[in-house]
Amino acid sequence: MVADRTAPKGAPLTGERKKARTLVDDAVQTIGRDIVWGEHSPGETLPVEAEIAADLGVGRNVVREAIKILSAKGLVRAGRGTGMVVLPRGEWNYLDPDVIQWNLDHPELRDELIDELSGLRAIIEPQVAALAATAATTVEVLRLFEAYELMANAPDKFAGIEADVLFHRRLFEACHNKMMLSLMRTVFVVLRANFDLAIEVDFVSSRYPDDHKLVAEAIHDRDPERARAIMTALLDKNIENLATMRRARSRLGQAS
Amino acid sequence: MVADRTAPKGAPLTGERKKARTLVDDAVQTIGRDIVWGEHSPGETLPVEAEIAADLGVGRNVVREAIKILSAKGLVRAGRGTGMVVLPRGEWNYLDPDVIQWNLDHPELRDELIDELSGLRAIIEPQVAALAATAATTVEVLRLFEAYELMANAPDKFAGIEADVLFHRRLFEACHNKMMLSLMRTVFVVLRANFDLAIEVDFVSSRYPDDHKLVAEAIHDRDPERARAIMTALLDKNIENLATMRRARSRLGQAS
DNA sequence: AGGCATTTGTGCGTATGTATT
DNA sequence: GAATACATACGCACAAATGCC
Repeated sequence: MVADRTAPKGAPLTGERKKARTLVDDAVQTIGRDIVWGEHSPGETLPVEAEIAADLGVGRNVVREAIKILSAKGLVRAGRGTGMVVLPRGEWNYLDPDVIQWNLDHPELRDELIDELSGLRAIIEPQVAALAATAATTVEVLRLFEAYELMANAPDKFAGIEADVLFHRRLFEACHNKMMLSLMRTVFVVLRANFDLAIEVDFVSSRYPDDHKLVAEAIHDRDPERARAIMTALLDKNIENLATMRRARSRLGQAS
Repeated sequence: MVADRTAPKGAPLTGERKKARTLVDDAVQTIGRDIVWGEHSPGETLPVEAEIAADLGVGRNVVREAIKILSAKGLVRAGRGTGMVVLPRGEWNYLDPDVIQWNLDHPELRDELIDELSGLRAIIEPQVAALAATAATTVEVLRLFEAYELMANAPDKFAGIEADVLFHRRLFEACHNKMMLSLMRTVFVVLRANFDLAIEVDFVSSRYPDDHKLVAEAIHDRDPERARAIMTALLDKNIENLATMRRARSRLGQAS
């Protein structure tokens, strides 16, 4: 079984997902989530196209195109006569925002993935800050301060979060490296997940405008080592707060 | 036009590409390469499905499934009625091995991408080495030395390159981080591209078994800072040799 | 080894949403 | 604003390849 896909086209879809743009997108989400959640283990073969199509109430072509997308994400490999086999987790593209999101959506996979993504941030972002200190243009430095001002003067927590994300986005952009931009999109998935958790437990001081200002100043002063050190400290605080927020969530009795 | 795809179904395809497993895979390569190479600029809409299908001598379904894969790589977005538009380069997934390979295959895009990927390595791998110094198991450390031995005692340059790649692979695996494993696959594309260039210009000392040994020893001693420093030095040498190899290639009169 | 059932690969017709006249 | 042209979205039928008996 491929999960209980109900929700025909006219249904309200109350809260489950905002809008399923096409049947293929919806099938990608359903099948992909089932795989990531372990409904189909690596090495197993998925049900045949026709069966999945019948389960989802769509045509076989929708399933095929969804599988093609999932194969691009490294989750499955299809072969004529051999069926569609789930690849081992090591082959999955864990940098793909969808794959990450499907992990975050699972209550048991979520925390481990956030830890690993926090580890990724700890590896990447200090170097990003250091690189920005040498590569950023004057305009980009100003834009960093601008984002900081937005963060410091945010009227509410949501605006503060947006400004926070904006700050980090501009930091990555200052690297002038295409691969860093792609990595940024991956990092932002967990960044927003952290914010969601912060909002859930009402943890207001999960942002550090002062540290952000210090990072911007270090970059303005063209001091890579200082930028790296401050960013490292900022991420360390982030990890600490993550533990605090998790304890708060536990006390709330983890709801859905 | 989408390039001169001939090769009907029965044709031998002698050498053009090693194996075109399916028509969809072939279409992905053709269309993807055309987009990356600038045959279709960002913002433009691709020819309609039927036209591409006719150009490639395939059915529309093949084109559709290829487009789905390319959309998963962030190159295009398809919309009913709006056509298939090429997304701006900033949206492309530059961590995808195919996207990287298409860049490497273009003589003018190649060098810039190698530079950026070398920059990515410079950001990632020193931290990977440092992380491995704290996270690697005893067995993994032994495996690192084993890879070094293979590299030092390689009977020919090809075996040495394989051992070199193996060393870095085991380094990444010692991080115990799924995202790092995905990043590794990206990094390896350019690693092998560097080796191809080294072979092309017969640059034999492009590997540094001694430095690799020092990295392994630092990890064995659980000394993250030393591991990071040596890896940084190793990558610096790599970048220097890259410049040397490019000059050698220029002297050879850059052939195809 | 050969035939057969099964499964994905491929081609084309129809439905539906989008933009333009 | 409604009709219309057009492009993708979707579904069905056939072909080819793999594995099993």
